[in-house]
Amino acid sequence: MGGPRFEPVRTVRAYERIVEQIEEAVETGTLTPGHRLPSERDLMAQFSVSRSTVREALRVLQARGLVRSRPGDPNGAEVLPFTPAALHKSMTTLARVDQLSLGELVGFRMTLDAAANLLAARLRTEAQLAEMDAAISAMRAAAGTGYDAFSAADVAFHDAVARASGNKLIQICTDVVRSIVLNLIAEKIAAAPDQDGLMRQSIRHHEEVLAAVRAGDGPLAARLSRQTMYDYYVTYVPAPERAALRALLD
Amino acid sequence: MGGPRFEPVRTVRAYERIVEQIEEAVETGTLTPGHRLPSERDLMAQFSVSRSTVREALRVLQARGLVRSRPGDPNGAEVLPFTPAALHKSMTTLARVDQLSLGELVGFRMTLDAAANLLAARLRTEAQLAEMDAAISAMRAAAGTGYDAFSAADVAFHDAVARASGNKLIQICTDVVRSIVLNLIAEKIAAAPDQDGLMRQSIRHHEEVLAAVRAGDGPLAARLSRQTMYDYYVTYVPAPERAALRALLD
DNA sequence: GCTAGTGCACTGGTCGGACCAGTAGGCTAC
DNA sequence: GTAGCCTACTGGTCCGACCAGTGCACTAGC
Repeated sequence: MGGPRFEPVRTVRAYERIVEQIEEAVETGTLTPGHRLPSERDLMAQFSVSRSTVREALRVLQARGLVRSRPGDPNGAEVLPFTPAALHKSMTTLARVDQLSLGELVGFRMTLDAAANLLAARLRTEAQLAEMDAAISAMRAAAGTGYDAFSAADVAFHDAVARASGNKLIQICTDVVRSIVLNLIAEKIAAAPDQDGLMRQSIRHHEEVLAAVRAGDGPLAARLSRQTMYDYYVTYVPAPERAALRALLD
Repeated sequence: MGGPRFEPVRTVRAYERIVEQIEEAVETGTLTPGHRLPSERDLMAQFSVSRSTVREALRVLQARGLVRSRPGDPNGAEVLPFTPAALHKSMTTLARVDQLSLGELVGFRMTLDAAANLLAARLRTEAQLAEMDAAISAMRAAAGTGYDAFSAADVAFHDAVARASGNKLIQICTDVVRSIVLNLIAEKIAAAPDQDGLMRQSIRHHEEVLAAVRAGDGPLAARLSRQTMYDYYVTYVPAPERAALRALLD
């Protein structure tokens, strides 16, 4: 034994090195949203690689939602503000490939939405309460005109609560999962009987949740929000999965 | 008015069309993990595009974690089983560029971990209880030998609980966020005074949680798990953020 | 006979050059 | 002064080439 200890080497593709460097610059703030990257032809000079390699790196960065390029733009690729688009994409893939069930998705939302309400009840500002109020008013106004407007107002309410929770991670994850759930069952909801009744019930539930948030009663708000979501989605969840959702209710 | 209603057109890059087609095949199960894609030169013939275009598409698919290619492989790119790697990547990016605070991350974990315990208390099998038991034993055995082994056993416990919850989304998200949190504060934990005491306390807490899960008392298990995580991380969380974490405890 | 070694045919990674459609901004002609 | 064109770029796509790595069939040696 003895002798120098060698470490296994990992061959690193050229485009990966480029991705790493630009990613690093974005994450450390050297490159901020709005900044433009040099043109591909400049980048190939700076990195001493061919344009193909530069482009593969840009494709990866684009897939991760960090930059965007537009043909003909005299400036180079644009550094984007972070959006959960990439998160959304990978979670959607997860849902499809890994066969996430509606029950799992709804259970996840119930959990995070309840936490958001719990936190919002303590941290909400008056302005945020006004936003929630406005969202419920919009729900009321939209109840007659159709499901789309109603759903949009509903989303606005939950988003206001999530923002008031002060936890961006909760906000983004609820947003992502909500859109996946809505995509999954949009047509089922549209075909549901007694839509008016469902909407009226949903509005009443939201009012109760808001009252609890306004009163600062976090645990109550959390419990009510879980119940609201359960009632709203349970009919679309296969029976065997409902037990797990009910377990979340207490 | 009148006349045909035209829709705005979106120019779609060639490589995006390829990505869509292959992605579709993977998500619908036409291509399952282990399957090999045709070689790049075959793909350029099938899609009637150049190899550069094929390669850009493959780069995107690879960035999304759907395929992997290896130089020299006589078969083409390999379709991968879904891993949360892409999810992990985008969430890490989110944490860095959006400046997610440790408090937000810990709060998120407390919420999901508690939900996992709540569900696991009802749904756990004997085998899963045995796994949790083994993990705690490993924690006990590792308590003297160092932080790394202890942390690994701790992770194993939480993962066993998450799996027992029957909610893959919770499982994956807790896993991703946990690794981000551990990366953030690994050095701080290693430098903490009285590590032995912290480990012993942590083991005791985990035993209590497991007892509640075994007894089927979900709410108790949830409450204890929240408290355990709070106690374990609170010293690393800046004081202003602690109030939000405490709000999650009740 | 079987095994160990050697080519070969293929792979993906990279390069360089080329063309096209699009864009922005300066320039020209009115 | 303004409307329109022109030009110099951009990114998207294509082509052809070379290289280093891989797996497999084939061959030389036991």
